[in-house]
Amino acid sequence: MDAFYASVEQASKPSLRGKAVVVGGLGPRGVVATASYEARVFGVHSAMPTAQARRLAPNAAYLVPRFGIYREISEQVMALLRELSPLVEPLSLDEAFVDLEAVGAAWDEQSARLVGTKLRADIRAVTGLAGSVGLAASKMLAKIASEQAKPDGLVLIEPGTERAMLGPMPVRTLPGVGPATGDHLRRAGIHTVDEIAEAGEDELVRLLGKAHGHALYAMALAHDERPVVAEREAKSVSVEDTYDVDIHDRVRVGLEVQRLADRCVRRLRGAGLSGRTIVLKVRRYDFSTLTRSETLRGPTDDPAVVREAAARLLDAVDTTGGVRLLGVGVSGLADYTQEDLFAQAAGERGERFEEEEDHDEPAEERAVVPAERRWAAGHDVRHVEYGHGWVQGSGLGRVTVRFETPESEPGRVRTFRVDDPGLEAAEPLPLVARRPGDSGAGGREGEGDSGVAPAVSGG
DNA sequence: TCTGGGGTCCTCAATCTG
DNA sequence: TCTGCAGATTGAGGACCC
Repeated sequence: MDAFYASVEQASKPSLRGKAVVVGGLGPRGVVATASYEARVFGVHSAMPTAQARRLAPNAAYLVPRFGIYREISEQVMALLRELSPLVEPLSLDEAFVDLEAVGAAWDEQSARLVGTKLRADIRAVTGLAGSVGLAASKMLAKIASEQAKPDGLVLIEPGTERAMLGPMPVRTLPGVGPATGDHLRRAGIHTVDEIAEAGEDELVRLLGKAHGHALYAMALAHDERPVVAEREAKSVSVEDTYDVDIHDRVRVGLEVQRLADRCVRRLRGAGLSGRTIVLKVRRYDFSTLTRSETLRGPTDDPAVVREAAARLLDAVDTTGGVRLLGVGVSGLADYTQEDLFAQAAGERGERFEEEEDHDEPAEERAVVPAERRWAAGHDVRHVEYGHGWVQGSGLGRVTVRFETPESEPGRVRTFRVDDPGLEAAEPLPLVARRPGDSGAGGREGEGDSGVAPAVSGG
């Protein structure tokens, strides 16, 4: 689903359909998560600093992500994919591989096209959104096909045509070739996939190292035997915050690290996991990033233990000059704890750790919430008199709301005081009205791309 | 103008273990 | 007991992806 978040927002908010929409962090250090196609015309794209996007597209709608509804819609789409085959490998909220061949869901070009076409129709019926489908004999090719299919299309790569198709493409087309590897290859005079194949495996290993060199050479020959793997287990859990302004105060840095450790453990416990290795991440004022880690004797999900390890790691880091980001992570995961016996003792130590929900907003910010955060742009609200709407903007003690729903005409805008008693936060509405008997909530997305691999056999 | 958040995998060097 | 070596583990950093 390319432009997934932006497409959900346009489907949710009739007044934004056909308009430039940018979803991402709206603070001074925010970046764009997704730009609608209308916004891309102005040169806005994901990973761009939001400040730069505002200069390029000052009249676009700037919204904060609503992960709850994205997740709901993602689950609806994944459920449709699982109806095709139990072998579904999600890559993110908006992308997944499906193995059609292993379960006989498709066996030739025609049957694969039929499956893909029906899937796109089903996605539209259930979510109201368009999805793109790439059909090919391997994951790499299905992924490339789905990129070509965007927006709102279906592309099938016929067996036997793969190398001819890949050959003239730029090296960056291949998954795993980012800016650094792309530069590396360019300096070696390698610009296209064909030139990777011509360079030979030994040369690529020399240039890029063993794993990357072998993998890239195989991909250039259109060889990709990686299976579709459903059920991947998480390897690490981490949380991090970038601060609007660098933190210089060492005491404050310490407190932030403790808070992040607590948040990380909350997530860890939420997933029923524990871990052995504690990682502290620090990005300094000059954007240089360092990590420090410590491996414990056994896995833990004890907040006090993680807090203490993170604090020890911080002791070894020079933060003079200020830090812009802090993060705490846990890896070496296990679904059990060796410290269960000590949990009670920890409780008796008077450990204060509430198993609260993992709020997006850090606890202390919820206490004194500025209007811009309490009424985040794009989030849902309900007014006693005017009904359901969404926050268009807030500040200076006022919040501006547009009253409309996915099913309505573009709505009217009204402004209230931020503490208006008639106004409250609301849950997102489904994009597609629920029919009697439906179980899931409705609605979601942009153009979904489902890499469907391998769809075609024999060739 | 600056450059998020949550992950994965790889590489390399140092250290530990048998 | 010392030495040499191989392999595993640990810690740090980098690249990449959505």
